[in-house]
Amino acid sequence: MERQVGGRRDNAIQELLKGREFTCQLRLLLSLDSKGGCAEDLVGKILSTFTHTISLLNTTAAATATKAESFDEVSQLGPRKSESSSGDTDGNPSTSKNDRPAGCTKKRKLAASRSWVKESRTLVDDGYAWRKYGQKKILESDFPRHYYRCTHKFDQKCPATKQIQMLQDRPSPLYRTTYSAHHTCHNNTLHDSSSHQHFLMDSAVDSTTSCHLISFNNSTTTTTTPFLASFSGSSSAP
DNA sequence: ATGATTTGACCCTA
DNA sequence: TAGGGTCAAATCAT
Repeated sequence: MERQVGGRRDNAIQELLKGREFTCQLRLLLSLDSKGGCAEDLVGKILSTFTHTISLLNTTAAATATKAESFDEVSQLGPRKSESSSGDTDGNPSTSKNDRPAGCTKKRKLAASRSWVKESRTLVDDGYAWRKYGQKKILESDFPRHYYRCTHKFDQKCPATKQIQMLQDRPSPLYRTTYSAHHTCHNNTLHDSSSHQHFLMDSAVDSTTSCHLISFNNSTTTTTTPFLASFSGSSSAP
């Protein structure tokens, strides 16, 4: 199903590439004729339309592809204003579910817009200490979504959270990790913020070659990071 | 004993 | 009202 859609998209891209090539040739002819810039301008616009459309299609394809990776706001580091309300609930353990501040709903919305996604064939130890706080069967996926927050959420009010979801397990596993908010904590177990940057940089390339990546499968987990270990055993929904 | 994970329930958004 | 995110008690691991 998804493969069919991907195949159609590839065909569309191929057709667009042809169209762009033809338009290039047309522009070359027009420039040789040197008959005014009007037609050439038009061809230029057509070309840019082709290029833009191809780019859009490639972006869409990348979102579901193995090495796909999109960063909405990667450049934004440090604490976020929108997370302030997180401290309302986090810093106040006595706050019950029933009297959550109204602002937390707004926070959820904002946090969602300030997130970035990474997809890879392996689960990544990003150097931070994560604590799992939930797992949910997602409607559109056969695999449950795992929810993690920073271990230092309470002691350092670190707002970072992430969600890990297996998109497929065959022929090879594919995971989508959605990060929300950046770490504001400092005493991370393995790395400092600079190595976190390194991780982000690494994730822009093929994640399977990243030095931070960890071999992962159902039988063996070569990591000491708790969240990876727990994820291995919980990929099957109850 | 302490900290992490599991899991059902609650709550909010669309 | 359904789906998704979070909470928190129960359970597990060290």
